[in-house]
Amino acid sequence: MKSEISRVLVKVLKEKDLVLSEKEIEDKIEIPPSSELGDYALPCFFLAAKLRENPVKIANDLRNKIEREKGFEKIEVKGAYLNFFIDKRSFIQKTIKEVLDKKEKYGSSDIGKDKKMMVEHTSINPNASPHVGRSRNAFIGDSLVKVLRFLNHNVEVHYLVNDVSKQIAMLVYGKADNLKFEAMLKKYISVAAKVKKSKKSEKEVFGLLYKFEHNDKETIKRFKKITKIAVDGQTKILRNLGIRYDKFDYESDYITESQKVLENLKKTGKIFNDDGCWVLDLKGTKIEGQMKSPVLVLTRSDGTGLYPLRDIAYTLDKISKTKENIVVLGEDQKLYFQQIVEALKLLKSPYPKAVHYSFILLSEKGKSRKMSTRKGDVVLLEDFVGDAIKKAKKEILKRKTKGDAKKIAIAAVKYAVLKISPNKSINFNLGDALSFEGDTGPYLLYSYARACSILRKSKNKTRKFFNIKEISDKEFQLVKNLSEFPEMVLNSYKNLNPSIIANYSYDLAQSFNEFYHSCKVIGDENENFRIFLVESFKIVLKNSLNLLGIETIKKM
RNA sequence: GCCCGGGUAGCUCAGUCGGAUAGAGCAUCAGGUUCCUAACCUGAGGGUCGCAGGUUCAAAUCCUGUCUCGGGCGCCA
Repeated sequence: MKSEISRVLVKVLKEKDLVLSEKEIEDKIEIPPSSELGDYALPCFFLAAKLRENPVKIANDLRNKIEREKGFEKIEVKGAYLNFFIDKRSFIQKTIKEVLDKKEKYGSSDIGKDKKMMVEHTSINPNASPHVGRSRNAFIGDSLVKVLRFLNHNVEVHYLVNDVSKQIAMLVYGKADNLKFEAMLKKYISVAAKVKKSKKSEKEVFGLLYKFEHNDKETIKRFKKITKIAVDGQTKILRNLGIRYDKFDYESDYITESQKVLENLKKTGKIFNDDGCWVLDLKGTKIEGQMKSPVLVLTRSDGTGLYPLRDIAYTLDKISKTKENIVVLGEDQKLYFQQIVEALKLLKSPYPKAVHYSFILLSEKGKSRKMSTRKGDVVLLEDFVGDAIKKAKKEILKRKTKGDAKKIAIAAVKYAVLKISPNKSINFNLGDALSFEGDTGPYLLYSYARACSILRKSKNKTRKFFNIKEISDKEFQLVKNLSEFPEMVLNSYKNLNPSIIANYSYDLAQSFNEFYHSCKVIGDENENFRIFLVESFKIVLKNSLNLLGIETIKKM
């Protein structure tokens, strides 16, 4: 719609001897704060300098010239604003037709066609049951994958298992091999406490890592066993939430390769040995000024490789398979990731794009604190989802309705995390997070179920064309929201930010609920048109929620 | 100390490339169900957009300084 308006404006401005591109005008067009002012507006201040005229006069001039054009209900001038009221009927016809024609493809596009991509996300330390903080990575990653696929990218989803870590070594040291997944957290906490206190235990832990790296069969077996228990347990919880991966990569598979990486880095001359450690000098890069001394430490003084070295090897491998890579990382890895990027640049390799998100903090009595697996100060994802399911069951029982408690609970959990912009930390408190009213996942599902209910009960089967007699504000607002969806998807893609779609879903559902209350559908003289509108809403909300990894339900 | 993010209503958050009267939810108060699902809707109160300067016709939005919270800054991953 904006482009149509700017086309007209370009034409009219030419008459005033001012040549501007459609893009220039389109960028200036905005949506007025209130629909009473119009549907679109052009502030004319920027034209004042170019035309050396009073902006209010310019606005009036333009209006007089444009009024000859078709497609607008009316055009008004308010101050220096040129306000367009679009022809509602044709706009509604056009929007609804597009939604109903494209259905589950509405909002999609081909911009990713033939583009191969790899997204790595979640990659939780395989040491314990994940806490809700970790879920943010999985939810964001999963949603991004869905957005990319919706835009027709060919995406492969990878999960990196960090099986060569001090964390696992500690569990081996604590003889966790025979434990069940559920018992690992407690064990991890106690070993971590012990290792922190005793230098001797810590040395033994590193000794285990040394053996692992130097191919000690028995040690490797023990590491692998614990890793398997942890990864199986963790991915089971995530699978239960509908999150899946195409491929699991193991850090330990990159030990050999990482030695080659070290050799190649040595050839760059940017590496020096400090007390046994191999260190990459990052002077002269962006890192300078961000660290006390701009370096990246690649090995321990006993020669064993550190994670960055294996990560570089892993990343090079990913890039050799798929050129375009995205990796989802916590905010604590911002600097780290930049270091890796600099190392990759040195090796003349392309590098992935990173999506960073802030932490979920536990909020109690107005104070927030970071979760700590090591200290056991966490809300486990599994427990949280369990609480949400219980709550959903209770609500269903209270209302004596039908509904899938698990789907409602998952919607609540995912939406609560995804609606917040990734760069913002989430202050998490159980009460708010388990709320099912207002700006929540269940509200969205409820709106969807309502729409389904109307469609189920309507006997109107004409469904061929619709005639609009009168258009109410609520109806028009809903159509406007529907028409915004494709733009929102693109926005979310460009910014790699699912919260844009989450917030949009809420706006859309809210519009629908307002419409629902002010406009009767079944039995009304406008039933035919309104059924089309409800059907369109149902399609768009479903498409939108799908991108968040939230499944819709027909009844609740 | 340096670097990167936040700071918007009592609380949790939106706010498009700088635009008109800064918006939601929760909480509080007042209403709405013989009618398609009240997990809903309508209304009210509640704001120095952290603070101070600057740029601009116009600043929550851009610039500078400052306070504050989160993250990071050499052998964790």
